[in-house]
Amino acid sequence: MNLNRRDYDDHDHHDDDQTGHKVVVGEVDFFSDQKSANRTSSPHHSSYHAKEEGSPRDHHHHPAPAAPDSTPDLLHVNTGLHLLTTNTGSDQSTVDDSASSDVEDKRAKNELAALQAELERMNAENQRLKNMLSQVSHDYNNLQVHFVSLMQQQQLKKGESAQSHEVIHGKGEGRRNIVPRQFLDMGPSSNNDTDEMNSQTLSDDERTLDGSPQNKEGNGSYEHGRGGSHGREDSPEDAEWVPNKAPKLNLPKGNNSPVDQAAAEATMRKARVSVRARSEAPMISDGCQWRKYGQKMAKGNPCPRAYYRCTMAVGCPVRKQVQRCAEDRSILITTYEGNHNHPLPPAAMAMASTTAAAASMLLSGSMPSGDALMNPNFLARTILPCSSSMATISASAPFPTVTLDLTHSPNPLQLQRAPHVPQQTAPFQFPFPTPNGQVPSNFMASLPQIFGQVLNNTTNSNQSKFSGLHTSSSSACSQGLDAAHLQLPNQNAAFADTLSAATAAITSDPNFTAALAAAISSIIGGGARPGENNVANNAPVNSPNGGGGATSGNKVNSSS
DNA sequence: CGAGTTTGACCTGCGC
DNA sequence: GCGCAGGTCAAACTCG
Repeated sequence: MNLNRRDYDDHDHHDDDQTGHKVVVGEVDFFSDQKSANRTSSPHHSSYHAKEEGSPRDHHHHPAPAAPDSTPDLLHVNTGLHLLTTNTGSDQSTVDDSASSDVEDKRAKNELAALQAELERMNAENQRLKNMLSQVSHDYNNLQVHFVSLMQQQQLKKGESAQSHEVIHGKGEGRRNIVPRQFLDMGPSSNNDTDEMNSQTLSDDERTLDGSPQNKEGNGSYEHGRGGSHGREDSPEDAEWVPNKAPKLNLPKGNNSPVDQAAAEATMRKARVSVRARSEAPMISDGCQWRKYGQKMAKGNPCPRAYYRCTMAVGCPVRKQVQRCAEDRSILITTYEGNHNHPLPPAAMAMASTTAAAASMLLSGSMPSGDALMNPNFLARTILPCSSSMATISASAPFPTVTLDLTHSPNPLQLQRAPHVPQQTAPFQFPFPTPNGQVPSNFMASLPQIFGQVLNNTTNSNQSKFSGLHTSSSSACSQGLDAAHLQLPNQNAAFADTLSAATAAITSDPNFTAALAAAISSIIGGGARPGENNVANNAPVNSPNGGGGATSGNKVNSSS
């Protein structure tokens, strides 16, 4: 008997030790599985015991079958335990018939009961977290929609009264209104494109809401007139993607909203979300399908830059650039532009949402003046709320860019290697262990939430910052979701404050980080594990891998 | 054979 | 005006 117990304990310890970092992960998966799959899997059990020691035993005695039963609720759990004890008893009978076993049994029962209770509590807590997170994300999405509509209304109002004003602040006005919509819109395009796009008759609202125009790419007119900026502008697609023109913010016509808006739109289209992450893989999985359409050597970086466009729908304006960091080639820099004009799979939706949210942040950060975005000096460098090191906004670049730096050292739960922390320590880091050291497609999925939180909190700077996130078991989630507070645009100060608060909250509470990671992970769909998103990335980028050599540098090599 | 990639050429914007 | 750099195109090529 004693031997048995000892074995258990030892075993438990081993489990704990061995699983160490993965504990949380296991926990996450475990619960997510519970929710979605009715807890059909048991393997994750052991992980749950970073804190709980009961399960291991459970696990030990009832490998697979018992696990499912034990998780659902108290009753089930107890049942499992009973079974366990019963089994133990049977074991005893086979090993030892002494009466002392009764005492042992009782003790074991009590112990198990206690552990079970704890397990239940954890379950409940986890469930609450999950619910809260799902609610938050849901509310966030609603907010996005609401925000869009508000912006539209606002624009309509301003459009009427601010014409003259726009002569002076034209760029800003139009931009301000459009931007958000532009990026927040992620719904499927209606394909109404029609060349009216070109004409301002098509309001920005329509344009954005309808989705980006279906370009005639299908007809091979990617570029109606190659080279001609006209062609590009005219083409629907170009309405979404106006490459070289973006920097030109000075619209010739002070004339009107339409034009200004168009310009603004184009400008905002240029807003980018850049993700820096360590990855040996040629390209991170983001749930979308991409087709490589070009590669170039960029100055100052021996690694070629690959250009991809989204191929999930004809005419989708979304593009991305993939390049390895010159300083550290283990870092993959993926830059996204534009928003999808088609439905997206959950995984892809995550990235799209992130882009939208990030873009929104860009907008909000630039707000005091509509021209802020245009003025590199003004918005030279704004720190985002998420984390001083995780995300930054930079307008000094040709295009306003939000950079998410996921390359920081791992938190305690994370197994990534070599920290290499570019600038500072990261208070909030990618919390999930990555299978192959690859960048977590599921992290992509979590980004929207993160941004969402940031945005939400930004709108409620006066309230307990980050309380929504921090008070996991409270109903705090509802705070900050009031549509009435949707004045995203503004307060850099608020952003900064929120940043500090968030940082503090997260850094000061490792458990929270773990919990958040778990919750996010579960939300992500418990499944976004490797391969799930891969549907998307058929096209590995060979070159960006660092082999600067093998590739072409058009300009570089060509002497044309 | 079709889809995707490679890569030289081309276009545009910008700085000098 | 010229050269540079970023971005894109599309013919040629590769692969399943």
